[in-house]
Order: sequence, then C-alpha cells, then structure tokens
Amino acid sequence: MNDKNEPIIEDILNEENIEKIISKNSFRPEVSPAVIKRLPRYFRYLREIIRMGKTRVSSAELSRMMNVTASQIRQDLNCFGGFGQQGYGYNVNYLYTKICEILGVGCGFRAAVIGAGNLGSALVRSPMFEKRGVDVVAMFDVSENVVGKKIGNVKVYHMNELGERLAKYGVDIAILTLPKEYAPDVAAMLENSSIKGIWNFTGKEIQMQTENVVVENVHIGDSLMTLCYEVAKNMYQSDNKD
Amino acid sequence: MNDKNEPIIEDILNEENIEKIISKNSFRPEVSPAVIKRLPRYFRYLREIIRMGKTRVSSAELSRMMNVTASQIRQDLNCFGGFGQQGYGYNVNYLYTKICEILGVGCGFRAAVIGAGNLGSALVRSPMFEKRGVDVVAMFDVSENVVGKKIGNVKVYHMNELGERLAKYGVDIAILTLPKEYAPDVAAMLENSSIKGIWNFTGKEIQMQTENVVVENVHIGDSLMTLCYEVAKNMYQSDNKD
DNA sequence: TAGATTGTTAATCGATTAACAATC
DNA sequence: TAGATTGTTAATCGATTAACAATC
Repeated sequence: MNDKNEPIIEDILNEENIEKIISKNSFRPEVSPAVIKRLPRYFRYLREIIRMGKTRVSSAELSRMMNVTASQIRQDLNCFGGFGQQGYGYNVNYLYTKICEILGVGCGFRAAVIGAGNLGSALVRSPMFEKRGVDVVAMFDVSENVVGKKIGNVKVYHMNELGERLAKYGVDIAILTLPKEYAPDVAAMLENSSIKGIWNFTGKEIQMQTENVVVENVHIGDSLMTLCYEVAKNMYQSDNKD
Repeated sequence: MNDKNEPIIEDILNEENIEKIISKNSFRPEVSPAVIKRLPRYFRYLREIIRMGKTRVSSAELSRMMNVTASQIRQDLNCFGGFGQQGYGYNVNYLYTKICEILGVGCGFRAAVIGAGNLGSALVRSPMFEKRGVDVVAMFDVSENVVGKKIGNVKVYHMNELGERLAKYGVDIAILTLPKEYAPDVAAMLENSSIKGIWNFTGKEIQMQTENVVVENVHIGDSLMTLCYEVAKNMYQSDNKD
C-alpha cells in the first residue's frame, strides 16, 4: 500500500489552528504518566482505523483491536474530556484530531538531528517525522564526508554553525545521535538556544541547567534485553515442563 | 574514551557457563513486568560502575545515581535472590554477573537482521549487540544492491535463502527492519524455524501461530510523541503561569 | 421507547515506599 | 561490639477493572 493513502495530519489540522491548539485547555492539571505513555498507541490505531475507512468506533471495538480493556480506553480518553457520545461511541476523525492536539501533532515543531552517522541518517530518512507533524530542518556533524551534503531531504551543516542555525530556524527539538562522549558538550551548547526538548539517543544522561527543557532518553538496547530475558525464560520453562 | 575499556561480558561469563546459566534457577515463578523492564537499566549502570573501578555499591549509592528509591532497588534485586550482604552492600561484579544471567546475556543468542535498509544497517553497525552478548550472524534482503555485500561485519543474503540459513546458523532472534507490508509474510516464514524471539521494528503487530515465540514490538515514534506532549505541555504552562 | 455505549464512581489489583528486624 | 546496610514485611499509593447510572 502506498504511504500517500495514509491520513495526512494537514487534512485535519491546519496552520491556523496551531495557536488555538497550544493554548487550548487540552492539558489538564495532571494526567498520569501511564496514560500519557499510551496515547501514541491510540494515535497509531486511530490512523489505521481511518485508513480502513471507518468513521465510528466503540471502546469495545477498540479494545478488541488493541488488546486492552474497554474500561481502560474510556478512562484514558476521559482524562482529557468527553470525546465520545453515549449510545454511539467515538467519531474516529474527531477522536484522532483530539489525540493529535493533546500530543502536540500540528504544533509545527521543528527538529534538528545532531550527529549524521548511521542512526541519525536512518532516522531522518524515515517517514516518522512527517507522520507526526514534526519538521526536520537541519542536521549537524563534523565529518567532511557529510557536511554540505543532503541526507534524505535534509542538509547537513558543520557543528560550528549549530547555535546560529538553531536560532535562525527556530528549532524546538534536538535529536542527539552522536557518540556519547560528546553529549555533555552539546547539551551545554543547547543550554541557551531555542531548544525545548531533547530526544536523546546517546545513552548518556543529560543534565540541563535550565528547567523547561524536556529530555526523553531512548535506549533501544533495553528492549533487546527484555526480549532476551523472555526468550531465556521460555527456554528454561520448556526445559523444565515436567 | 575507547570502547575497549568497557567491561567485556566474556571476562565474567564464559562459554562453559551457558548451560548452567540457562538451567539455573534465575527465573522465579513470576517476576512482575515492572521489575523486568527496569533490569536493563541496572545492567547499564552496573557497567558504568565497573568502568569507574568501583567494586562495591550500596542501594543508597545506586539510588542516588539512578534517581530511584533505595527501597525499590533492594526490592527489585530480591525478586531473584539475595545478591547483597548486610552491612556491606552489593559486590558490583557479582551483581553484574547475576543481572547478566537473568537477562540472558551470555546465553550466546544468535540474531539475524531481516531488511538491510537504513534502520537495519544502522542497528547492525552499532556496538549494542556485542555489549549484550548477542551475535548477529546474518542479514537478509532482496535488493541486488546489498545482497552478497557486507554491512558492518555481517554478510547480506537473499531472502530466498532465509529458511535454509536460519537453520544452518541456528538463529534464535529475528530482527525485523523491513517495510511493514512484508511483515506478515516474513512472520509466516519464521513460523517453523529456529527463531525463539522477534524484535519487531516494522510497526505492524505480528501474530505467530506457535506459542513459544516472544515478540517485542518497538515503536520509536511513540517516544518522540511523548516528548512532543511534554514540550507542548511546558509551553502551555509557561504561557499561563500568571 | 428500547438499545447501545459512554462517563464516572467504587472496588480491586499491583507496584512503590517506608520501616525495621536480621545480620554481616 | 557498634555501625552499616540488606532482606522483608506492612502501609501507602497509583493504576486498572468492574459496574452501572446517565444519556444519546
């Protein structure tokens, strides 16, 4: 299937809505982390449901698709307000719009990838950002092999232009895909920039002086290890079945 | 710093221990998912502590480093047995060995990467597998541009050799980094193979007929979205501070 | 109106933290 | 022995599920 068939965020959210979205009361005082972690999953399933052409979905249907309880779905969605209608269920497009609002899709966030190695290059070429309304506007590296070139659609600049270009483009999110030994230095450089969030693949914890910068640490290796744990457990259990 | 300074698993676990490890009573009846998800983090911090040259650590010290309660650390570690000593704390090397055992590091798992695109190539070039004692023995793809070549240290074979080669090498873990539309077909091909675990990056849920195959789904985009959520929330909150 | 399904409260379950006795 | 720190139980907290009244 062609990616172009996928629901495009712009169909539902447009530039003019951005201000409205940010200032809207989408963010209730405190929503539990458990709920927030589940929101992207709703986002994914709703996209799929839209692609299937469905316009209406009940918590019971969703619960079957997603393998969670209908109760949890209703509870989760209600943290942000009543998106459904008794006797009917949820309007898929409306629900999707709401979830997008909550997750900041359509806020028009701009991102820059710092470190144009294997991982950085792989990320920037993926459709992930476009699907989520995040615009990758620049990459940075020090290697003469890549500086000045384009990876995917994104131009690679030298690290010594970092501060200047972040400001120029008004970059909100820094994606760190460089070797971990440089992480602290780069974090320091981001300290007084436009950066509001750091997506950190370096494996090194990052300390920011300024509050107000959110850091999300990614450790894909952790996921491999839990898989290994489960595999080893399975082997052990089938060995000792009797 | 040179990666070669990092603790090498082989220093602590060797081939001969593998059988012992798998059959050891490391796997208590049921350990809660919350605990299991935290184990890889202990693994990472213990490596760092070893690198620092420390031989002894208390739950209080660890709790400061890791930003969790000492109580949780003691509780977690005790799910698998008493690894510490009253009045002393934990022997770092011993604890590391135990965590490795539990996580299946040193089980000598073999992996194959299916899909030699950007993501697959980036993964296979990373030191992640070596650090965790997982051996990537083959890659598979259909593109004539890569089949027959090597990516990192790993040879790429054509997909029509998949079944044969998985059997030949006794591959335990399949890493799916191919376009999601092919995921179901590939899953079917893995059905009667040596595969015991699937690390699934395709974004498509995988259904296996055979129980006994563990699937770990990775959605890095979800992590980006929670970051966006937090950034948007922060923006909203500082806008409405008064 | 009757049927369906949400929103929401109350009950249950699981995970975290606190506290302290055991013991090195 | 005194001091330190674990192992472990009990108390607290948070998250999930069940149930049902509200309502479309």
